Amino acid sequence: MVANVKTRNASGLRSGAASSSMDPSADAFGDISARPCTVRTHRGQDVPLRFKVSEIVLIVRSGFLTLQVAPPEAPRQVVALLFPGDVLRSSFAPPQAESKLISAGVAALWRMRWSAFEALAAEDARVERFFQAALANQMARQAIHIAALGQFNGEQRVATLLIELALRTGISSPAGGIVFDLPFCRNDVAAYLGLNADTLSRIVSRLRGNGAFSQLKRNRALLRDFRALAALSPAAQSLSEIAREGYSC
Amino acid sequence: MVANVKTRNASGLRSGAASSSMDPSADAFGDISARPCTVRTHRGQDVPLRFKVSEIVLIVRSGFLTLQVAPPEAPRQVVALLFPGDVLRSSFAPPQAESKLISAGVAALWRMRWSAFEALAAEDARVERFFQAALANQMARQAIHIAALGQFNGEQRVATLLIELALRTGISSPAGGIVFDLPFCRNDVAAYLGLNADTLSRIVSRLRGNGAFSQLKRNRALLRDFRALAALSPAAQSLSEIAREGYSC
DNA sequence: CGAGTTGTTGACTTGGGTCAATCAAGGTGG
DNA sequence: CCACCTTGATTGACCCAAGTCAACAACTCG
Repeated sequence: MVANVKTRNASGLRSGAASSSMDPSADAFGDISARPCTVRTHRGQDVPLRFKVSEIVLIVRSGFLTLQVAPPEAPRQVVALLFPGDVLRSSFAPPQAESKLISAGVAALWRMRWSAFEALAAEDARVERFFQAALANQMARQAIHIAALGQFNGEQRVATLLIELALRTGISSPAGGIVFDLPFCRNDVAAYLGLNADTLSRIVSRLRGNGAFSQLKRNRALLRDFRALAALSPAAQSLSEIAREGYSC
Repeated sequence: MVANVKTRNASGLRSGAASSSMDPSADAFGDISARPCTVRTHRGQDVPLRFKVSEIVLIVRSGFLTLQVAPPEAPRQVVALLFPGDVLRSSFAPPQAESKLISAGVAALWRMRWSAFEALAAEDARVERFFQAALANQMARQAIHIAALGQFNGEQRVATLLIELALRTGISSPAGGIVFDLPFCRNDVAAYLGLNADTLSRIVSRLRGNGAFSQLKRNRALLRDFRALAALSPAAQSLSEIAREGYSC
């Protein structure tokens, strides 16, 4: 379980120029990768979900984003975390709900009109495959997220997120344990987990006290014992399985 | 808002033999509708998500189903309610999480191997369009569900579900108000809303006390004042909008 | 009619929300 | 380099919505 953390990252899933030729969507797009328009974003930037009234698809190339909705009279909720390789069709965001796609840090996306993407997918089966595989992966993660929001207590939710991040961005440290990024600020994490920011802070402090994990810097964490944390999250098994599957078609 | 409840149902979205020639997926499938295998289910029946090890797609033709996950050591959560016209690819269900698709009452589905469906979609654009439109609709509803679980209190969640059901299955009653089905049992509703069954019962009683709605029989409800209930749910606007869009491509 | 399921209600407990004070971390500009 | 301000994170005190447990009522079905 722990072993494949390193493997996945060595294979180039992390962001950065050096890895772009090896990422899972590159094969699928092959030589037509010139077609989509590349969008580069910085921390906090709002990526428009419409482009001149037409519906679009976005494909995350690097970085992390959050898809948020803010129903009238209710606090905003982060519906999904988007990682490199994830896709988003603009009509996936509910209407009338102040949906926003927000970049958590520096990120790069591909953008295409949905109609153009449909045509592309129709002529190139690899594009279609990539899109469907990404969707299936995201739907499975979404289901786990729903179960976490509906049934897990605060500690279980936090543990679940930490495991997801460790599996996504973690690198086995030479000193033992897994070092991974915390690309989202406290408020975003709270909005994702359906918790109050204060409560989240308390839970994180408690976990740090237990020695379950330790924060190196503001955006960096060290996980000494993956299994101990996994024991706190009922979804650990599922997440490991999904991470292992990756985006293979 | 209330007006279109009747219109949508008159146009044949409800289940039943008489409406099958008018439902939104019929056009898309046209003359190839003989290909998929029809599965008929009764209340409580578990629809297998694999068919002889191969991945499948299911398309709901009539009736209602719930997609549930039960993470180890946590109560089950209903991830999504499936209505006629909805689709489900088996890989949308997370692995290692006891995912089950359960029929809420009598239902009929189409089942195909995913590989066969891919081929079909590649040769017939209407099939592809239908699938993508259904997915977009479901994703938008899923986002609202997540916001409800993360940010709404019990009353708001219940109001949100009642509105969704009224928009889906409601018929304007000659006596005024909207009559609609409650196709799910209390436990399923509680598992969908992330509430305890006891708490749910209390909330429903309170709403009935307020006169917000009244239960005619076990599986039938009357909604006298749609706007009053809509005022209780922050997602009412979004749901109405999604229902209006329907599955048009 | 009885057994089993499903729903309701009351009494009590608790996890997490709210509010407010405090602390730390970046900027920014002089 | 420091003084200042802003934003984000932490922590404590208090409170309430929802969970838990238990008793019971109301259907359903053999």
